[in-house]
Amino acid sequence: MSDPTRFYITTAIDYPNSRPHIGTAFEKIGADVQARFQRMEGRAVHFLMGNDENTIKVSQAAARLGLEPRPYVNDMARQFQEVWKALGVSNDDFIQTSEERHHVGCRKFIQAVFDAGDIYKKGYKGRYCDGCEAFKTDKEVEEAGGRCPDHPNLTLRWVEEENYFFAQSKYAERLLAHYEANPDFIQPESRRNEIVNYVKGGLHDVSISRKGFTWGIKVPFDEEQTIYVWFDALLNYITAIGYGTDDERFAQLWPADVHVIGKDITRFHCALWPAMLMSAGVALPRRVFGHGFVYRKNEESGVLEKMSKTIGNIVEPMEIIQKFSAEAFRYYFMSQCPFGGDGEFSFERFAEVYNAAFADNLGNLYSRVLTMCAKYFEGRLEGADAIDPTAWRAGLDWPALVAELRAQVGAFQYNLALQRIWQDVLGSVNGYITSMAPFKLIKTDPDATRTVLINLAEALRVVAILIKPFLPTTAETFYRSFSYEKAWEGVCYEDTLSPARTSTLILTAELVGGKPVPLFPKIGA
RNA sequence: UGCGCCGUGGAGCAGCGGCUAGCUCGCCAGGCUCAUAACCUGGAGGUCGUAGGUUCGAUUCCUACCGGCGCAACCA
Repeated sequence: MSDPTRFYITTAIDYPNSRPHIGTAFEKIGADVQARFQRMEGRAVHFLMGNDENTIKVSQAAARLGLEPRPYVNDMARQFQEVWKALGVSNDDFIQTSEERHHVGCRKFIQAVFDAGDIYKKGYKGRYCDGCEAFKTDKEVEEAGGRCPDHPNLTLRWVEEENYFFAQSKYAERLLAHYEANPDFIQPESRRNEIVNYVKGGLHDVSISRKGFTWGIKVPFDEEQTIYVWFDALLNYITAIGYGTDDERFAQLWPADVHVIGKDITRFHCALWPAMLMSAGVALPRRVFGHGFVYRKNEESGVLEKMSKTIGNIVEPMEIIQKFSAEAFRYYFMSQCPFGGDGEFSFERFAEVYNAAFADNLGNLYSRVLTMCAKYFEGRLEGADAIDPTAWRAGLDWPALVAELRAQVGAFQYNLALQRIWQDVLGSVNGYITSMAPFKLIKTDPDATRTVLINLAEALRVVAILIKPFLPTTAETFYRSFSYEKAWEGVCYEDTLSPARTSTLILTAELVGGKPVPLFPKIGA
């Protein structure tokens, strides 16, 4: 049993045959918010990401560039990580499935399943598509006019070979029992129903090896075969943390608290993966969260489209980061797309959201508070510990609100949490400024004005903490603008329940001409 | 075909048995001037896809239908 204060979170590993797009990034950011939040809640988080490299497509992509697979995948891994870093993703590890630790763990695992009697050899013949890396049924081929429906430009090969199969079918009953006993295993709820029905319909055994490939992991009990994609890919979650190479570390971190994955691959994670683990006698992950997809809104027709190379509507994260900012990218997707459901993207909508929530609201609030502190009190708020700076949130049931936010963030309901922070918290602060009118009050009552500004500084501190998992950079900028005593690294949601007590609060932000430089300049005219 | 999801003011979403159906953008009218022409208040705009049913009462539960979408073993 792993330590309850630990939190192990993973994302799907990506095929490095093309660069990541905003949909891939959506998943990583969603996982990152959870990782950051769990760290704030005091857990020792281990956050894993990686690339899925043991596939024929990768060696083909490398060959097109005249490269050997190894330098190709290493370069792609570097590029992927560059993007993740630019987005502020705080993963602790990045596994490439071509790494030694993965190969060793994989071979150990497949051997364990073999020893459990769940792997057998079976002859297979059929038409094989190199694009799909899969056999096609006669029906599929017939309907597509003798070609692969997904790759009509490739010629199907007639393949007759013996492959190894995993006896997934044996585990249907146990899987159903597991879903029953662990209602939270598959999230969100709608995906759960899908999987339960699927497994109830009966499971097939799956082919887990291929003959004649050199790039990939060799089957330990038959060196002529290599392990085939899924059986290999899923194992990254355990090989990365020491399965087969570091038993002590593995025992500490496993089972994973949550696998964050796309809705298209929930089946592999909710049926095949647990069946594999049951066979090998390894504990099951606690939760699988299948997030939705991001669709691209066609700016001319208004129609939502799946992003694809053929349509040519792919948006790369770097494009948005360079044009706007990584923080805006994170905010847009986390606030506009329910993580469990689907979302949409268009540049038009992006600019709209950015201007309203970032420039006009969050950024402007920061500017007006700092400017008044500098202008009226030269950045020194004395006697800050003598008052109770909670007037700014007088209308809110604060403990209840914080409790709700914690629950929402923990449940991946990011859009709801952000909506609430903007509506209730930022709304209250702006309303407080209007009703107290410190810019008028300063003319008659400096002491009362100071109290208002101490309240506002406290409000900014609270906002900084609440947005920390979502907008780490902005949050830190907010927090470091005043001399709050507690170290930024250690702040948590609970710290918003009671005001920070500092005798003299000092404005530490850099000002230009008495004002902060706008954090988020408005987009457009 | 099977399974699943969705259909709420012009756009994007929340609400999921019961106070005058909320929020963001846009629009209109005021207020304010500390602030990134930002902020605050008020207003116009909805038979909550259609037709039945359950109920004292349904946007919220059930059934059918219409429309959109997704998954169905390897497209994040």
